[in-house]
Amino acid sequence: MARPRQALLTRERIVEAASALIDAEGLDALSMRRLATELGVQGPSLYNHFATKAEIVDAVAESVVAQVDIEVFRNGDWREGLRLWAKSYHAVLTAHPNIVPVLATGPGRRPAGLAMAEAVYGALIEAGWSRARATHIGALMRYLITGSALGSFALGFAADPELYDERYPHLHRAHELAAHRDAVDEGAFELGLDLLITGLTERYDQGVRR
Amino acid sequence: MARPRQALLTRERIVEAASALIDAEGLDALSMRRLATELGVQGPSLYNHFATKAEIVDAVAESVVAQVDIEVFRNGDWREGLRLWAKSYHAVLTAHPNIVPVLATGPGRRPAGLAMAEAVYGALIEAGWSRARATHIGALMRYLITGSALGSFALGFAADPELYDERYPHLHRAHELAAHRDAVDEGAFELGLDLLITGLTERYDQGVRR
DNA sequence: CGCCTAAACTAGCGGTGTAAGTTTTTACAC
DNA sequence: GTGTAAAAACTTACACCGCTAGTTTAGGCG
Repeated sequence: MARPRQALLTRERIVEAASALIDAEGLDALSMRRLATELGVQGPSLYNHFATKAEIVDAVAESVVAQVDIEVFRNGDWREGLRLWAKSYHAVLTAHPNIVPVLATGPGRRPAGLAMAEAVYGALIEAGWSRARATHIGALMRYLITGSALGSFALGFAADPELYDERYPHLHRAHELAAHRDAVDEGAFELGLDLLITGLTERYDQGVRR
Repeated sequence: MARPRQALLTRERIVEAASALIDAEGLDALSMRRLATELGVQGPSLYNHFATKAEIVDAVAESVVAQVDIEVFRNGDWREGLRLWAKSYHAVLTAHPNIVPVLATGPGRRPAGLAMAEAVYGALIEAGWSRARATHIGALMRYLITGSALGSFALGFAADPELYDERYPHLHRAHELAAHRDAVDEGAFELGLDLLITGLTERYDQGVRR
């Protein structure tokens, strides 16, 4: 087949297929040939639309980050803005867990990441936080959000109870974690969000803004 | 060459070389052939000592996590224990940033990770925190530590100032981040640690331990 | 001494990202 | 209308990847 009358591929279609493949089978399942097959095409044809595989993965990451709601900073209350943004970000990441390792690196290299940083940083600056503190707070929130999305804590424990009994007395019920995985992860995230925002509010109200 | 008079490889030597290679050139640089070359040997020889590449990477991860100081919980004060443990963990991860993505997944599958979880969880339980809360706190600390180690926030911004000026007014000085990268990341981590432990202390002192 | 295992080797399979060159279609300038 | 250039598919191929299989030889043990 030479050039078809109607182009078989578009950047959009490629990103959609890649995103679906990553969601369904993980990052490792994404190969150029596999992705091309999924699109009814030969592997190297993808290079007519993207220069490298990394560019495709980047575009997927971009499309995911773009789903985070940054309009929440509009109403002016920085604490409510932070909380709602964090929840939106968290929700997006838990909806697409397999792409999180990519998002965790280089937040300021993609447009959507820049727009997000701009929104968060801007809201904090306008609230009166110092430039340095605003940067810290933005980074800190990101640590919590990506950290929680990245490695589910509870998931990391084996389901075999025999393993724990002897050497790790306090963990003898740790195997139950797997069952309550979501609850544990959500609980920890909520706790962290509460502690951070409450703590920041206290400092803020006391006039300590740098 | 057949079997040599003195074995050329040991599991220990392999792990050391792999660790050094990962530290120096990143996870992607670690291939079986490359690692073997580094050890003066042909690629497949490594399979006499490890069944898969994943086992080697796991062993490297284990050796890194084992460096975290968990004796800090000995003195009995849970807050001081948490703080010192977090700092030790953080220091270890920043010393070996390239292995962090591996550590972030499956904390409870390797012995050193289990021992660490046991120490943290045990200290919190003995302090009087409920089982659920102890789990949350442990997970939360891990989010902060691995989140901060994983994606350096500041690193993610391009060094080219031209890029920001127009569309992201608040970020027009963001390119300076690269220069203060370490300071920003350290500041954010310290802030997070302070806020979390202060917040937990308040709840604890008020008797809210679940 | 003879046997078994350990620890190196070589050869090779199927898969990866990607470069190069080919073919045909479409769009556009003259 | 025709010639030309770009676009979008193709095939082929390269170097590398993790890993398997089979071979060779040294060391330790009965």
